[in-house]
Amino acid sequence: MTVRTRFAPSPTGSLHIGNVRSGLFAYLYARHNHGQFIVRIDDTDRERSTKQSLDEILADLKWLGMEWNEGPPDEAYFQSNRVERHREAALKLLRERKAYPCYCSAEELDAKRKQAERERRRPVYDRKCRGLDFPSDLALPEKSAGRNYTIRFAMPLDGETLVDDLVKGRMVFQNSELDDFIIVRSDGSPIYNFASILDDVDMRITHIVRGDDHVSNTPRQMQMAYALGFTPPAFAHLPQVLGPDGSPLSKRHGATSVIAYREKGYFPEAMLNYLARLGWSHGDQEIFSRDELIGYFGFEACGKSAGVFNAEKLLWLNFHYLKERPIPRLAAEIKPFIARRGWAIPGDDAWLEKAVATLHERAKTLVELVDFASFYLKDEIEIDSKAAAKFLKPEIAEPIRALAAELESIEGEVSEASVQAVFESVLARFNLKLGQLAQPVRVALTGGAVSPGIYEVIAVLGKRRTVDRLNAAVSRIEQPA
RNA sequence: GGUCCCAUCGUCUAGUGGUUAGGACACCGGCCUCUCACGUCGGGAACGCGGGUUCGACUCCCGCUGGGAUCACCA
Repeated sequence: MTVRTRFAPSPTGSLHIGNVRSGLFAYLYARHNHGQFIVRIDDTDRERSTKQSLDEILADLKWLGMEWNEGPPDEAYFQSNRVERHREAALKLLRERKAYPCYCSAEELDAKRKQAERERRRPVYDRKCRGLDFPSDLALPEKSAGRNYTIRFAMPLDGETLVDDLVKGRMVFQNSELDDFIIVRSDGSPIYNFASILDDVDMRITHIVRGDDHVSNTPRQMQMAYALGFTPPAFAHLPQVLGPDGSPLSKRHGATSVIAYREKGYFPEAMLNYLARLGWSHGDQEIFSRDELIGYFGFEACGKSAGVFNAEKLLWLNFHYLKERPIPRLAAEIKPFIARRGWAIPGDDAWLEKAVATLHERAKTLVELVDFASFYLKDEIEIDSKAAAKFLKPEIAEPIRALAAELESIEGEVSEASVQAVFESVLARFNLKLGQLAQPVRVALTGGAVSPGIYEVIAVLGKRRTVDRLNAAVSRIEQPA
């Protein structure tokens, strides 16, 4: 049997780190077994579902390379288009008396629930309407037709439901603990729990991979599958992803969506690698390509306990992939990030590559790379006042002037070697150590006390811009603003 | 509260009855050095507690404690 897994996001917001990890594991499991990965859009909540978040989620999945075999834009994979099928299945259950109408009002149920809580009893439905007789041709609810009742699933009253979870192992639930939950609302719309398992069996999903916040739904869904005459799929419930404080990851923990990291200049390789290692391992290996992930993945190597999202490790991984990136590729990838700042690139591709080459072991993300490259890209550099106070002192004005003059006299464009020669000459003339001249020059050229090697910086900046900035620094020293 | 799940360094984890309990991120220190990084070398850091089982428990069993999930006409 071919493995078929699915990822079923709700388009009600950005794709979340914890969510997408479940999707990733489903994807990896399918690919590992040469099976199929299906994306289904669970958009039954019409109020909160938006086209925008749908597009964003799909873009995130594509960015991560989690390509799907079946799914959007095919309309059949939108849950909202399957309402008739859900209602048909509910009607079948009703006809077979495996489901029944419930006439209790929402207010009544609410009151009972509150009272149960007050009395510290289990807040479950008391099955008040279960014994009621109802006509064998009873129709499904429909408010406009005045059929203002809900349909409840008639859960087996005894026996137990076994869940042999691929991650958690065997879990046993007493059916008596399961309640007769609603499957069709009084407005006629199906409830998620019902629609979801129906869609899964209809789509011939073999393994449901999802977060373990769904475990308690599992025995109910299995019972529904049985009632409908299906064999339920296998289940793999992955532990939750937590924030640094140990509570479930949420917006208040800062960046928790895929798109946030995409915009911060992270690579999909890093995100994939990080997500996979959160709750799954393969010995001591830390770095995995997508193919390795697919080759090694299995639920037996998944942990059972919740994991804390560690943004620093993600950053480190991103740094790793950034260092590995070929320079031309990095240079191409950084362009949109530069454009987003509204900056022009003062040179051709070869020049950009030279600039990027000096930075690629310092920046951890593409956004950081642009930050670091700002003094290459813009001429209006801002001189850090502390750095200026420390290094741009009167006694260094003369050596800088000399350096500028010697650079100016070089025929054609400067190179790292020619710059070094000039430095050595000036150093000897003024009896200075390299650090004594390099730091002031660094401040003059970059605005700060930290940058790539000073010869590299000058070689990238070029003779004209270097000399101009050196002269500007000399003026600044001699006539402080 | 009922039900279910979980428990190795701060974090992600390896471990499957006998190990100096390993790796990675982070942290600290040395080296390299024109600054900062990179790199490199080194360091500190964990088996929640209590009972069993066993010649021997991080590993198996029980209890406790502590965390978490879930109990909607949400998904």
